[in-house]
Amino acid sequence: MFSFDQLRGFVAVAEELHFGRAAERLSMTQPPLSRQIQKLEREVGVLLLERDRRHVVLTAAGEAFLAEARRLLALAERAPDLAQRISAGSSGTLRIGFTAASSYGVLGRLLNAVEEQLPEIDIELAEMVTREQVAALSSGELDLGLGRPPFDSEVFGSRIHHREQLLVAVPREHPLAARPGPLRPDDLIDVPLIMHSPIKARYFYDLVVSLLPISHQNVVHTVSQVLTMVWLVAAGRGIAFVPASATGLGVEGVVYQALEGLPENPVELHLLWPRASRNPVVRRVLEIGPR
Amino acid sequence: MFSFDQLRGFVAVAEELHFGRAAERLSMTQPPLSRQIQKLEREVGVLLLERDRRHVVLTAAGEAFLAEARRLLALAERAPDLAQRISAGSSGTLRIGFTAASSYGVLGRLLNAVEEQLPEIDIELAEMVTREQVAALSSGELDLGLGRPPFDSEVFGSRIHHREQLLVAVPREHPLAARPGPLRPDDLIDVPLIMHSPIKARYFYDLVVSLLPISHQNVVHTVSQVLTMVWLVAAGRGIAFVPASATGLGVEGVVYQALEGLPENPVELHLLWPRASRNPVVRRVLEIGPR
DNA sequence: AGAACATGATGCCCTGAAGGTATCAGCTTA
DNA sequence: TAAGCTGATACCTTCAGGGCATCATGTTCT
Repeated sequence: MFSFDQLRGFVAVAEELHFGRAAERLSMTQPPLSRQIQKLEREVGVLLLERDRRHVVLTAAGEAFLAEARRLLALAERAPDLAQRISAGSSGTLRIGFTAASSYGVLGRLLNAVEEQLPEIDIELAEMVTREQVAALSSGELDLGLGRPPFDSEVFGSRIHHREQLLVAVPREHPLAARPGPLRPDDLIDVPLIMHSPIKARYFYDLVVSLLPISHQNVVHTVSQVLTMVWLVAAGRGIAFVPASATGLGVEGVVYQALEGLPENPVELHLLWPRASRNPVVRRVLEIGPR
Repeated sequence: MFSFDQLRGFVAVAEELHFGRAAERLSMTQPPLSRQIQKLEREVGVLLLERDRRHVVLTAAGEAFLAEARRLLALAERAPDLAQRISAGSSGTLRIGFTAASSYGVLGRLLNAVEEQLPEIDIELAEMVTREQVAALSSGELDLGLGRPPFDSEVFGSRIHHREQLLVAVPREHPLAARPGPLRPDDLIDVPLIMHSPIKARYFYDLVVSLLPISHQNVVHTVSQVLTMVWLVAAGRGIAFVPASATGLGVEGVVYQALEGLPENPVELHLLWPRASRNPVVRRVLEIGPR
């Protein structure tokens, strides 16, 4: 049977594609690393790395084994932690990622529900955008995420956790800020616009574009985080479309106006988790199903 | 970090709840097993087994760690098997490019053969013209292509996968459409012709020019895809030479006529693959050699 | 009560796995 | 053609881990 050291060696070489650098990263010299890999290949019974005298490249089998090796190492690293927590009297840990906007109200509701139903569970929190959450959920660094589409629904289970209105953030000095009642889409023609990044904030970008007629020549900034948007609005740079929870960000000098002719609560926030999750706490949290 | 041997030792003791028997099961003596467990507990940082001088019992942390240990060992045991299967080509992913015309029947036969012989293989499909296939095969984005010459036979291995007739596509209203039996090349003199692009559809261009006397002043369109050709024929723009599989495209208003004096099945479709392919699945598929 | 037994821990020895240094071998580049 | 990379080998050294003998302590039987 191979050893964890061999796996670590293999992962390092597979990532560096260079024995010397990989050895350095592992704080060892190159020759024993070469032998480690040879031995691993003998144990596994398969050529994992193709080395011509100049380059190193993964074989197809190596590719597959690399994924297994990473899983093994990740599992091995977390196992002691798990045991320690249980020993310390907790019945588990839940690591939750959340988007900045969801931290106002929505996240609190989730935490209260968990706290109440499962008081012995430890909760760790990390603020990150959906894209980072997806990566962290895949690698096992997170158990649960609060984010927005898109994500791969084959890999992640999800449930709509919150719906909210889409509002227009307007600088307090702007004429539109004083207007009573909901604004009409026409009112926004020729107004400078702070828009979402179609790459980093694809959900909002797609949502806004599908709901409203956007003139792209009015876009003065392209931004990926709601908070940044609201700051730019406060600075008078333009108006922006934001979820209702942005009102909780507490930025001065911004007025939030409703819009006419939109669906009721078009902005969705999803609770998402890796379907392959091994953390029993995840299942329990989904069972108690906050709201 | 703990070792697999330590995990195996722990699992054995946890199952036997007796160091002596566990040691026996592991074909070793009891003292080193005791030390193994002690060391494991130091690494994990938690007491896993409660031993009073007479009995051994799992702690809560031990219970949880046991589950992790079992998972780790199971994963570790099947990882080499996985790698071996991929290396042997009986598992893995095959990315196949195919021309639009080949999607009718021919591609299906290939897929069925692979499916039947190598059920564990995932297949990804992408429709593209031969030229794109060649590029994708070179860059490693594809493993296998279904296309037509020309391609560099130094770089690509190939095998004729299908031969078919060359037919004439005629608009339904055209006098030639009503003619019974095969047409003679003379019949086509002075008929408007939709011809293949000598650059993008060089295979067909060369084939047709080599088999039939073409009057280039009759050419009304130059096209690179069979489907486009058939549409233009349906629109009454002229006649076109197409492979028999074009009859499966299901375009209305087109009649397909055979031609006299042609070789039996002059249109060839090749299965092609990069000779330097490192994907073992390719070798396997070529070995089972559909048809 | 005391002897025999059961069972996990400890002390000591020895083998072999694995790391280090020096060097080789084959390809690339100037 | 020489210099430089880079992975593989040879050889030495260390120490982790297994075996044997024994201890310590709790149980059971007479």
